[in-house]
Amino acid sequence: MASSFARTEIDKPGPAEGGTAPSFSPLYQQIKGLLLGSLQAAEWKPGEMIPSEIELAGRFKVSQGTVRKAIDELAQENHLVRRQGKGTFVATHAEQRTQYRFLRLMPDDGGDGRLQRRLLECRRMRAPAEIARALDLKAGEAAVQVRRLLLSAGAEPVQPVVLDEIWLAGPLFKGLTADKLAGWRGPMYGLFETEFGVRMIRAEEKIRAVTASADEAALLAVAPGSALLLVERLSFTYGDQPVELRRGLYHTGRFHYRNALN
Amino acid sequence: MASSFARTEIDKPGPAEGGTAPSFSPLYQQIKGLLLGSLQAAEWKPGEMIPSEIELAGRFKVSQGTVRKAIDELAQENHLVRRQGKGTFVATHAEQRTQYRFLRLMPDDGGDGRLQRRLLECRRMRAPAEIARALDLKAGEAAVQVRRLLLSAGAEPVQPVVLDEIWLAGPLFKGLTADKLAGWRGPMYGLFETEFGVRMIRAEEKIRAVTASADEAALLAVAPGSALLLVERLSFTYGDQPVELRRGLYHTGRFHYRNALN
DNA sequence: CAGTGGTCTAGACCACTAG
DNA sequence: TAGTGGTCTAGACCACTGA
Repeated sequence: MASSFARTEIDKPGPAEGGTAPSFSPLYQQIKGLLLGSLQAAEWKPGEMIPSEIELAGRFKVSQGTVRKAIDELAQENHLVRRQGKGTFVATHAEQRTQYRFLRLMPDDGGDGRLQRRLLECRRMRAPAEIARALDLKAGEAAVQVRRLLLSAGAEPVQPVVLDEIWLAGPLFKGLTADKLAGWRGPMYGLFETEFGVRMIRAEEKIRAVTASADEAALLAVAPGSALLLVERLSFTYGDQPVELRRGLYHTGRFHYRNALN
Repeated sequence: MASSFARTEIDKPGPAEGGTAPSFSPLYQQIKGLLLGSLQAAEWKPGEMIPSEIELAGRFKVSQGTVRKAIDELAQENHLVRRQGKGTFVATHAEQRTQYRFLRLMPDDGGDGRLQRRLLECRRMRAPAEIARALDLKAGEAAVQVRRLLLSAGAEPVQPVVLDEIWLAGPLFKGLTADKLAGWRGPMYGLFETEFGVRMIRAEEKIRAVTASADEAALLAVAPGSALLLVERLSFTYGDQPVELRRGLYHTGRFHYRNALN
């Protein structure tokens, strides 16, 4: 089948109407878009296997190589996970070795850096203006506030490391209670996935240095006025929809925030 | 040409000798290794065009698609830059729009965030033990210490934002002087490339929060005891050889460190 | 063993750049 | 118009998994 023919089978936009619009989208990008649509529509759920490359190629009337390139990019972007000999699976936060998908905190020594959680608070309220703006909520809509501590659980004396204040878009997290949170084993993002059908896709962090207030110092067992890392994370689900705003205060005495630049 | 035949043309290791060694390396990975070797040996210099895919395919006796996959990965890792219709080029820090390749500092408002430099010091000395360890220097080898300020050059009043202390592996940077540094326009990594043939490939950063000492506070025009971001960056050239250790103190009053998580 | 993803090939055609 | 990278195909074979 000629490629130009195959393209007309799927191509949506047609020729450019004016201006400097791109007016050209490779087939594999269109396939990628369709697959993303199926993921967003939860046609295949996190952890499930998607159809084989050959079947998808037949479904879309393209060659296996084209489907392959689309899947390659989706795997690169952590939407899918390829497993040779088994199949391609929807990525999930639930069955993951790394407890904290987005947490870049590492112990200064080479320790394992495991952390234990202590839930401080979980309540539902009208979203404050600033939170509503960040999470694209309408005026008066609800938000869920979670506050918690992460404590080092290595060999050393257990001590607080992170004080998190988490804001979740209320409409998506109906029925989230302190009990549900406290009873959940595994990553919090796993709970969001399986209980609320909200999968975190990507996040942006803004990092600043601040001094600890009296309250914060007490919770983190440091002196008031100590320097802390303030990590503000905005997490997005499909369609670049912001669903979580997290403000973490990191005590970087025995830990540091690690980042790789390429 | 059968793939199994083509492979024997290049394959180095041969069958496994024992243990659980991988004992299999795809052709395109081997090609990638060869290309990386040529880059490290400066067979093609930063900014130059490398041979076309077709020519490389002929040289290595593989198909264009195989070369393509190797180049794809090298482009992804920022070793090469593809330009449709023109060719594939060795990546360079010299001719770059982004002045600071690895600097993640962004203005809180949407400003342009341009920074101006003020060189404080540049001297050559025996590497302190800690620096020697980080840069893999032998005892007694030299290091170059550079100290400088970065100041916001936007609309606001010009004010210090970053205090950098940079340590460079002495043997690689013979002849680096304050004059050369001060007279250079463009990214510092561009100078390293063109004058010393050292190209930074990747870096690792460790971020902590600290309080400003009296000296640091004076230079950054903040109150002593203010919270600052301490960003410790270790940069590597080819072969994972560490060549630069940089300690930056960031004043995050009007700026923040931005990070994207995928 | 069948089914999956992973590699490789050979060739066609398209999009972009520059002389 | 020639040369480059970018897309797409069709088919072969390899490596891995699990029944």
